Amino acid sequence: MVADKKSRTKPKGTARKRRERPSIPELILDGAEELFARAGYAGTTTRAIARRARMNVGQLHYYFDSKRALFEAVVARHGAQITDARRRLLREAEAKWPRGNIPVEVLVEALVRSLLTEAKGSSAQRKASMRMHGRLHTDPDDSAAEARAAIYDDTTLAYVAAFRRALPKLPAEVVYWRVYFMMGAYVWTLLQPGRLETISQGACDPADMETAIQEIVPFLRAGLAAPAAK
Amino acid sequence: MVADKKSRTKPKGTARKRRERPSIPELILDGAEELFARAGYAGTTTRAIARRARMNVGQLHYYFDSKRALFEAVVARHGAQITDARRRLLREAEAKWPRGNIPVEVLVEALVRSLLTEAKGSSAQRKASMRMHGRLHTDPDDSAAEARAAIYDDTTLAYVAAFRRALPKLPAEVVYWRVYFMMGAYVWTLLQPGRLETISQGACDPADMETAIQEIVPFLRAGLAAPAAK
DNA sequence: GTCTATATGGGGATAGAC
DNA sequence: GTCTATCCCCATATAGAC
Repeated sequence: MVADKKSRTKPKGTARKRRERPSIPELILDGAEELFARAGYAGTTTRAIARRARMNVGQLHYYFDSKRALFEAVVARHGAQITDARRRLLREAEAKWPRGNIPVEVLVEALVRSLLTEAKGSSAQRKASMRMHGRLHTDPDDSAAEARAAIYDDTTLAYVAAFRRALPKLPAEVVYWRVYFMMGAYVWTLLQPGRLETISQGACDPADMETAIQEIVPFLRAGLAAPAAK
Repeated sequence: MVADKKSRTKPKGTARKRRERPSIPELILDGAEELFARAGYAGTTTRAIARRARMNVGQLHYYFDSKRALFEAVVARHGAQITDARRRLLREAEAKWPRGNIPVEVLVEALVRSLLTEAKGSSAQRKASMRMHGRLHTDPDDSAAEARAAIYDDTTLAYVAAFRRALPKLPAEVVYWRVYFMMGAYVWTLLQPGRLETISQGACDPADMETAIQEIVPFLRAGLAAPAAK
């Protein structure tokens, strides 16, 4: 995030108004997001970010104090949207099924759609944001692990509790394992689009997120609701 | 792999005999494997590898020409074991169910067990090897993508064909998507053990690979065999 | 074969001119 | 606010003493 001392001269922060030309910090965040999405934290250099945003390294450190701070700003910018959507969808589902047993597929779709659906606007930037958040889930760097936990852990635990209520016949441990496997499946969808092309010999389009959601929801629903192993 | 010109003075290559003290190239590979597993290709330095193996950087470049060559050697060392096991298990299954429709759970278990079961010996090194191969599947570096494709793509396609035969009622595209999701789920198991502890608040042990396999096979079987979406 | 010293380049970060 | 030059460190890789 832009340092506080600077927000006096730039009170709007990084919020981008419709049709307005993106501010400089936003341009930096845009470029950084694409590069972090592609190469992860360790594989991305501040110089490359500056080049892509057509800035110089001085500006990067003027608007964001350090590479790490820039990374955190990139993650935070759209991370809140994702968890906000997840919390809202969970609240709505709880209102609609007040007994607590929300259908499993409703929970799955809420989780998946809130993460994958940003591509809808189909602007390249929104795709980069999605891939960045996918990358965040497996990036081995400590910066990534900390940013991820800060943003996602609360909401994740709320969904775990909801899945336990939705699957009352399964032992808690089984639900935990399955929720865990589920995360891997949908994160993977953002990380390795090329693998689907390899598997299908080009017959399936990994960029088609609406189909991805349509396919993954019944897959995960069936896996989550399967009878427990003997 | 050790360069050819050197194999004259060291004809055994890197093969380690039972009870024999590991050779120097093996010690380097061991250390490199652990560090690549933890931090990925870009996040690992040759200096750190040398330090961990109690070598100096000169030795690293003597036995392996470059960081990239060392990485490829690390990947190749146990990668062949995994794909060999997969090919063998597939051949055995095809012999046992000659009509071609192998039960889905047999295919799933073959894929998963060949990747996850290396922990069985429970030596720390075998665990590192597993995590390395998990990391290989999502590492954004080109070195990793190329090494991965070279080792895994053939076998993966053979399993895709087997899954298509095992699920004759499903459209091919649906099978492709589901095989793709499956890969994400089992690779994730190697990459993010900590997430299971978060989800289960410590109730499940991600290091317990036998339980992981027992849980993931019915989960994936049910997902793969679910009726196609309308 | 081993190890130190070093070459060469690139990294993040900053000082200071404009 | 912008941009360049530069600091200082660490990266990979190699030369050459032992």
